[in-house]
Amino acid sequence: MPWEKNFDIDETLTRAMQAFWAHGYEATSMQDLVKATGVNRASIYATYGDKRALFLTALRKYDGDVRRRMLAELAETRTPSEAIAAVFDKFISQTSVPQGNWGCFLVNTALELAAHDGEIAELVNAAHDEIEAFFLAMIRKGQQSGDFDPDRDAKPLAHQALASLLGMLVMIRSRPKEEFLTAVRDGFLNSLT
Amino acid sequence: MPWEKNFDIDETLTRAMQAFWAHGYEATSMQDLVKATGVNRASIYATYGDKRALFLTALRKYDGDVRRRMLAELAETRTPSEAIAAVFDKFISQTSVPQGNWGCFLVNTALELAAHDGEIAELVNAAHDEIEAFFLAMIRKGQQSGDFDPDRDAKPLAHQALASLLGMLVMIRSRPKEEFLTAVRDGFLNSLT
DNA sequence: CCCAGTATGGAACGATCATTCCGAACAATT
DNA sequence: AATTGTTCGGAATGATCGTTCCATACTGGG
Repeated sequence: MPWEKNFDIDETLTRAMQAFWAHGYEATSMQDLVKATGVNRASIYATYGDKRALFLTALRKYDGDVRRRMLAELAETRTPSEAIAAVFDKFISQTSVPQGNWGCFLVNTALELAAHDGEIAELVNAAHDEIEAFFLAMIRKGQQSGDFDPDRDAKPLAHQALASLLGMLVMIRSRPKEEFLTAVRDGFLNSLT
Repeated sequence: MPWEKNFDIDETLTRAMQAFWAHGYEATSMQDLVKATGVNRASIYATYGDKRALFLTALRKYDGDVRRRMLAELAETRTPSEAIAAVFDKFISQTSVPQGNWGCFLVNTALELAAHDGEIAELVNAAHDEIEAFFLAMIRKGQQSGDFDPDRDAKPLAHQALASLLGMLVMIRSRPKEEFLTAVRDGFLNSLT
């Protein structure tokens, strides 16, 4: 009957996501979100619910739009070695962008909230499982094609791949220097051959 | 001239440290700290300064008492292989203690604050450098003694050791299951031989 | 053109935040 | 026993927190 929202629901969610991504849940106030999105308080509440609901929606959007899309894309268009390197590089390339060096939203959230919030822990763990499954698939593919040493057990290598990625994402937030980050990436890739 | 504080300054700092360690900076209120330490607000301010100063003091205490002590102890009393494994195990063994599974205070802080606080980033980075130096020393020692493959370049291995540890510490906060954590530890140790 | 009905902007809510202030409690020195 | 200097408990501060309410602005259907 009357009138649509005069802001873009998805674009606003993206901006809220970026605010949470950069500063975390506790350090991002509703006032910050109003400023970051340009949308009024009441409209945010009416559209997304309370702060925690908005955060969860933003986290799910990241999981779906950023993480899932990245893996799907890389699984198709690259060789195994390139695909694995590209996962690391997606985050390393953030480093050169002054306003976008926030690491991984899921990892930031894992440390801030997962220990005390079961629902968030589930989401984070499911994402980590899929990332590890991606690494496992790529490692096996590379072993079959002869790019990687086929005598190694792929499963523990996939575990290590995930741990190396998560470790690099910790470093990104405290010391976003390319040399440190690429060293982690190359260190793991070399261990595959 | 008259009268000493009737609470133990260091023990109180320990309790504040544990509160920050478990819940992070933003999620720990001064009220929480009063409850956790049993010391009055005014006394906390008079003794340690404001919240940020208390946090920094607690973080420095962790760095000195927990991290530094652990590395010094392990460097003396173990073989290289055992020493490296023991660093991982120190954190893995937290998992079975219901009230102590907080991961590493420095890593938790790295993700919450280091990206927006240079002073904290410096402290975190210095600690990471010393951990990596420990791994490097242990790897070289093990290569000389024949425990590890001496043909590998020790430096990137030390990088990977640190990344693996940090990655495991991310997992500890979202999925503190021993099987996942030991897999990371063993995965790295196997890559040394 | 008017009414129905939702979105908007901004004020207002109570709760909690970090921080400060103040009088009472206290031990050591005179 | 009186004085001194510090600590302690708790109330009080102003700011900010998340959340809600309400009058106003506005558009689509009658």
